[in-house]
Amino acid sequence: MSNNPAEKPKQTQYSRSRQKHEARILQVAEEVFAQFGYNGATIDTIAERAGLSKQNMLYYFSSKHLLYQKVLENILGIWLDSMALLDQSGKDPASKLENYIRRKIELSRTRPNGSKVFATEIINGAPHLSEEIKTKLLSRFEEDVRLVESWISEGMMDPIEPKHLFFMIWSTTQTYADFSAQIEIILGKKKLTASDFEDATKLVSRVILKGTGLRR
Amino acid sequence: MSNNPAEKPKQTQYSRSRQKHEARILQVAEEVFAQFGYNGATIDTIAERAGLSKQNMLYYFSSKHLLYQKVLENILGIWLDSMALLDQSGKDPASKLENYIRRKIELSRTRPNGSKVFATEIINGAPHLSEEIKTKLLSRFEEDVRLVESWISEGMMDPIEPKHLFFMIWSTTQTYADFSAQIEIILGKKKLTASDFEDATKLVSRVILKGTGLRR
DNA sequence: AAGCCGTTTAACCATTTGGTAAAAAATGCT
DNA sequence: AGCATTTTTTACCAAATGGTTAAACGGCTT
Repeated sequence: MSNNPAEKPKQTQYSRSRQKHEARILQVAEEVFAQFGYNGATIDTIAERAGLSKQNMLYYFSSKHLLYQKVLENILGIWLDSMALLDQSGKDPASKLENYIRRKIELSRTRPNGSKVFATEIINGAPHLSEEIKTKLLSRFEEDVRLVESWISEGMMDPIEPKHLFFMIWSTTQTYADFSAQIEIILGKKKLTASDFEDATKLVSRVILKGTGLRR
Repeated sequence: MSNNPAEKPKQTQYSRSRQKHEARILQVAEEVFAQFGYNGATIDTIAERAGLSKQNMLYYFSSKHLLYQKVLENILGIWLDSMALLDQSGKDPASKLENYIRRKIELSRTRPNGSKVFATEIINGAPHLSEEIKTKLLSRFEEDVRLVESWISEGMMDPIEPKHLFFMIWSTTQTYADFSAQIEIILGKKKLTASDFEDATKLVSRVILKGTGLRR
C-alpha cells in the first residue's frame, strides 16, 4: 500500500489534478474577492469562473470563509517575504530602500488582486485577520524599523520617524494596485502598462530617497 | 397656502425633523458602509444604528442603492473642494503644497469613514461612480496638474511627473484613514490621536517637499 | 473484471435580505 | 375640533445565497 517511501505527499494522479483545481480556484477567488469584496463575492460566481459547479467547488473548499482565509494567507505570505527585504541584499541604505520600493511596486503590478483583498480587509477593520498573523507581521516589521533607526543614528539619513516612513512607502506603492481604477482614469488608459509602473518606481524612489536625505 | 415668500424650502416642522433624520441616517450609513462594504452593509443594520425600524428608514431613503449614492456624493463633494485647494491661498509653492497635505490628512482624521467608502468604491473598480462625477473630478484635478507644471517650468521644483506626485500625496494622506486599523496595530494604540496625525503631517510634508526640491 | 476511492452532480433547504402594500398613528393647519 | 398630510408600524414576500445529503460517476489498482 506504499511503494514510494521517499516522497512525502504521495503524488498520485488524483492529488495532481486536485492541486491544479485548488490553484485555479484560489486564483479566481482572489479576483472575485478583489472585485466584489467578501460579502459581494458569491461562491457561485467563483465556481462559475473557475469552470466548476458550486457543489463541486465546495468539495475542494468546504466553505466560503475557508476559501477566503486561504486567499488571505497566500498573499500575506508573499507580503511577509517582501517585507524582510530590507535587511537582505547587502549594499548601502539608499539601494536597499530603493530595492524595497521597487519590489513593492512590482508586487502591485503582478498581484493587484491580492493587494486589493488585503486592502479591503484592513479598511473593514481586519475582521478576518488572526492574532497570530498580526503578531508575525508586526515582529517582522519591527526588524525593519530597527534597521532604519540604526541608519538614522549613524547619521546616514535624516532623523524621521521610521514607522511613518514605512506607512508612506506602503501606501505609495500599494496605491498602484488598490487604486488602479482611479489612476487609469487619470492617465487615460484602460490598463496600466509596464512603463507606467516604471515611472512610478522612479518617482517614488526619487522623492523618498531625496526626501529622507539618502543619496546613492 | 404660503405665507413665507422669502424662504425657499418652506421649513415646516415636518421638514425640519426630516432633515435631522436624513442627516443622522447618512452619517450612520457612512459608518456602516465603511465597516462592511456595500454588500456587507444591510439596511437593517443602518436603520437599527440610526434608531429607526427598517421600513421607516426606507421611508426616508427608498432603497439601499440610493442611500449609498447619497453617501458617496457627500464625500465626493468634500473631496472636490479639498482638491481645488492648490490654487487657493496665495503664498509660495512650498506652503501651498504643505497646506494641501495638511488638509488632506485633516480630512482623513475628521471623515475617515467617508474616505473608506470612497476607497472601497475605487478598489472595486468604481462600479457606482457616474461618468459625470468622474469627469468633474478629472477636470478639477487637471487644474492642479497645470499649476505644478508651471512651478516646474519656472524652476521652482524638481522636474517630476506631476500626476504621480499627486498619486503619492493622495495615498500617503488617505492611508491614515483607510488603513487606520493597520496603523493602530503598529503604533500600539486603540485609536489614532490628534498628535499622531500631527506627526504624520509633519513627516509627509517634510519628505514630499524636500523630495521634490521645494523649500520654504 | 471488480471493487475502491476520489470526484461530480442532483435535489433540497433554511436564512437572510431588499423591498412592497396597506393600515394605524402622529402631527400640523384652518 | 376636524381634516389632511406626514410619519411609523404591521404583515408579507420573492429572490439570492451558503450550505447539506446522498446518489451517481469514473478511473486506477489488483
